[in-house]
Amino acid sequence: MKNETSEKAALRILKEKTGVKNVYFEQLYTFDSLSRDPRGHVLTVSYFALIDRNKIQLRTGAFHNANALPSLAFDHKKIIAYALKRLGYKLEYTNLVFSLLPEKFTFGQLQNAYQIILGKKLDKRNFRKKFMALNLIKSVKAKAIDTGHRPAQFYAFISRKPLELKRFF
Amino acid sequence: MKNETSEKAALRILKEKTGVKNVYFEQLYTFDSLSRDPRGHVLTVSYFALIDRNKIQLRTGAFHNANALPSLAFDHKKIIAYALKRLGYKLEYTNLVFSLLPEKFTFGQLQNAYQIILGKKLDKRNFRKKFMALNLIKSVKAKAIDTGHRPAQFYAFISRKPLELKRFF
DNA sequence: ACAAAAGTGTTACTTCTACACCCATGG
DNA sequence: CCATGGGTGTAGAAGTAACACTTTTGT
Repeated sequence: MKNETSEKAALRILKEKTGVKNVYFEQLYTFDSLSRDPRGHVLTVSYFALIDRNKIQLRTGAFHNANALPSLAFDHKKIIAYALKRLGYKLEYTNLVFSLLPEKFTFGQLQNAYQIILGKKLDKRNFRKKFMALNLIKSVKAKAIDTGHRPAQFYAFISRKPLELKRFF
Repeated sequence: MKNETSEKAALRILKEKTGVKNVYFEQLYTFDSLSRDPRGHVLTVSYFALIDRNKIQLRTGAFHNANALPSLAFDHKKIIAYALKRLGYKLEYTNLVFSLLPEKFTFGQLQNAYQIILGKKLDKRNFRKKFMALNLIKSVKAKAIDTGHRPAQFYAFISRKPLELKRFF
């Protein structure tokens, strides 16, 4: 690995473990302490990726709910807590939710993504109004596969490129 | 330097070059590319500090206006542009301006700090109202040293600890 | 007397919040 | 017919933005 940048290494490992590539990906924080690893002075450059869960084919490891993590090595818990906080901020001034959703999705799914990451319930009507005003999505036709209730309209992002917005939530 | 973390190194260098310590200080970004330095694979962990300019005693180097930088080695310009952007965001949801001001300061100085970093003029009356509503500062007595106009009231931050606020500007 | 920054309120406009009912479907 | 999430509007509150004149000082 002598000739591999930390970013390339992270992308390679992500691909190896999940089969995923071409996703939104961002450097998170560099952890650097003399004591955090018994092997001595280890420098950890951490990254996070945003992925629609359904695109992930786990080859190794397992899913964990970030709010109920098992005990982890070193200071990995701190790393994840920091990532979540940053992600919460990001969703408030970017269009990055698109990374977490399939091509075609319902307003329910969209609102749900926000609610999970922000950790709070949002008002259905207000959410729809506010999000619609951003002009990021268009309605599309798709087969309703839900069950037991009125089928939802589907939407898709007009552009799936990361974008910074004025203000969000 | 084998036994010094990047953070400690940054603080040490800051102290060596400016005589300053105990200031707000934050990791910025880790630059890691195989080509950015002719010496090979160099990993640069960058930090930024917020300092009242008057507290700085330059022992080496010089001040530069971030908007008119001389040509710099490697990708240092990118590093600084990124720092400024992050700083702009930060000032909008923290009380970190206090780092850039002396103990006692006027509303003019306060507003000026915001205007420089946000890169735009703000309305005097609206700024005062909004900032006052945050209850971060109290008025204090101090000798007016200005000249040629009505002397300003002085203020001081009630607490000089970093603090995250709901929303700012 | 003049120049220069300090200080101060009101109004129109925009945005945010809270809130309740009917709809379409599957079981 | 029941349960479930989908879909829709309005009104009051809060916040934002725009704006002009008087004050106090030094020269």
